[in-house]
Amino acid sequence: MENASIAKILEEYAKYLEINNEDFFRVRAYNAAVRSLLGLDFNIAEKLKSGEDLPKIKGVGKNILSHIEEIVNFGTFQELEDIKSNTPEILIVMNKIPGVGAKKAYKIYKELRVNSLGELEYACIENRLAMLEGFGEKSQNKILKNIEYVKLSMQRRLLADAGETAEKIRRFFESLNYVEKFEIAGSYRRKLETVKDLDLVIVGQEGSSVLEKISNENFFDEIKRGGEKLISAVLDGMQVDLRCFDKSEFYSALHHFTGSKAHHEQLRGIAKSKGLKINEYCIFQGDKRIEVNSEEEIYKILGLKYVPPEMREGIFEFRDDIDFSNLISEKDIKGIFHIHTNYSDGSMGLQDILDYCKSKNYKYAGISDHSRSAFYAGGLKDEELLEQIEKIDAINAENSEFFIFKGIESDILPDGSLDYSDDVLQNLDFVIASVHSGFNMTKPEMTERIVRAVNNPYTKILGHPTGRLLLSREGYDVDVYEIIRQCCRNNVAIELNCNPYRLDIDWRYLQVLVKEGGKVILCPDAHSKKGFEDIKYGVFMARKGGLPPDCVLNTLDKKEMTAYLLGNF
DNA sequence: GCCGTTTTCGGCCCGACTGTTTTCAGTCG
Repeated sequence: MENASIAKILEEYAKYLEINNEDFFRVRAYNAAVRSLLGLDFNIAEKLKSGEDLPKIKGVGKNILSHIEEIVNFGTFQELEDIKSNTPEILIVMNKIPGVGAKKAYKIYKELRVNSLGELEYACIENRLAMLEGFGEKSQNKILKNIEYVKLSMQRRLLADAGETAEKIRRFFESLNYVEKFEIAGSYRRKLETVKDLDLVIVGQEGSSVLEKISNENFFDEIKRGGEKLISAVLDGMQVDLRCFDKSEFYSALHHFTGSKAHHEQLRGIAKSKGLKINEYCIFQGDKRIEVNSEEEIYKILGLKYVPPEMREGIFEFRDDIDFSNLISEKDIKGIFHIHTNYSDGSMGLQDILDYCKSKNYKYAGISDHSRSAFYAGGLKDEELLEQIEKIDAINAENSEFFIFKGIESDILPDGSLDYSDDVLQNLDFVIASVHSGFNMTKPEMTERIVRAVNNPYTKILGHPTGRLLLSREGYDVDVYEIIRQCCRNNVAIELNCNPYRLDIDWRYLQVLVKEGGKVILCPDAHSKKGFEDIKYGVFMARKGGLPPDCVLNTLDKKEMTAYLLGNF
């Protein structure tokens, strides 16, 4: 069982504790343990089963550990099952309505005896909610409206989609002469793979009531009410929170609203232990206000290394074995692998790809169309692949300063074999092995299937290792730790697929891979010219996982990459 | 529920906004 699966179950328990109005610190203890589990670089279930001593895990004491043991053995634990069977589902559902927390949900349930959102809606229409103590007409209207949001699901969206709205906002704010400074903070700035809302930190020109002016600009689709320092607006169906600060407060505010909550909780604890207090305005030492002129300064004052926004998730950033100053960046990428051409379902020809890559100053490309089992994607038959190989050889012969590696994205067949005979495969420089069908296998079966493919001497890269599609499909059930170990053992690089829907392997696993001495390759899985641009999302994720350039395969130059593919690097 | 070089008990991060209430609890980020 994966640590993330255990974490998910503990997180669910925390949610149930919260909705049952249990001690706030108890809830927090569970959430802290969840973060701790996500940051581990060993598999707890395996350690427990092997009988080895489990190292001390921060935030996991006697109680939570016994829950974990139960989860590992039975997939759940008794207290969770008990609380679930004693907690009406509607409480959890109501808690999703903005403005309805644990206490209100409980009160509504107890007094109005509603069992579904529909019944709550009806109770609002009948004016019964407004009659409850602590509620009034305004609360009722707000809840009625927010039920709609829950129904339409003010859902999270992909980082790339949020980016379009964010850039629209950026362009608009740049055009406002009464806005002196602004930045988009929140999970968007942290480059989380999905984003719920956008948080803006704004400094207006002196004397201007900037939020009021913005409200009058007619830019947002809707302005919800707000105060002098905060207004909430809606654009493209996304909630946008705008917060206004004095110039001297900008970096404290930017830092604060970049989050994450988990990062700040830990940071404030550290501040407190040093006799400091940190909030969104500045840092205090007793009553003395310490001016802050950059985010770097904040960490310096706290005696910490600077943590880039991507890493502020409360998971890896307080470890001392990660060098935040040496994270991968886009300029380190020397070449691009996993490109589809018009031989299968891509839109570009070989020459287009060559021209594009040269214009971006890449030194090499790796072509890998779909394999013959992928009928739906026009997978290449043996003779088509051999023809493509010949064409690439001809192009390479004419180009001295750029090189195309010949490859294929081979389906991993249900028995773990690749899609072509060795006679065909031996003509290639590399194989990306990927699962594209037959997702409904048991975990041991799927793991064995992939392990077999990884052990095939022709496999050089494992494509999108879990097959997840963000916001629409969970990955297939597979032992990711075992897969990582096997890849490392066989010198197979693990793809971090940069398509915004995939971003697979999940960045939370990257430290495991680093510790095992493995390599990641950032691949856009490009089917068109635009697809190449997705590389940036992969770089964001790699940074979130704390990856240095030397763990990323496509930072190698052409000569090194050739040696690697030949097994000589 | 976890933690500890002042502590094995008593802490545990901080502030804005809202709505309902006459001084504050609940929610959110």
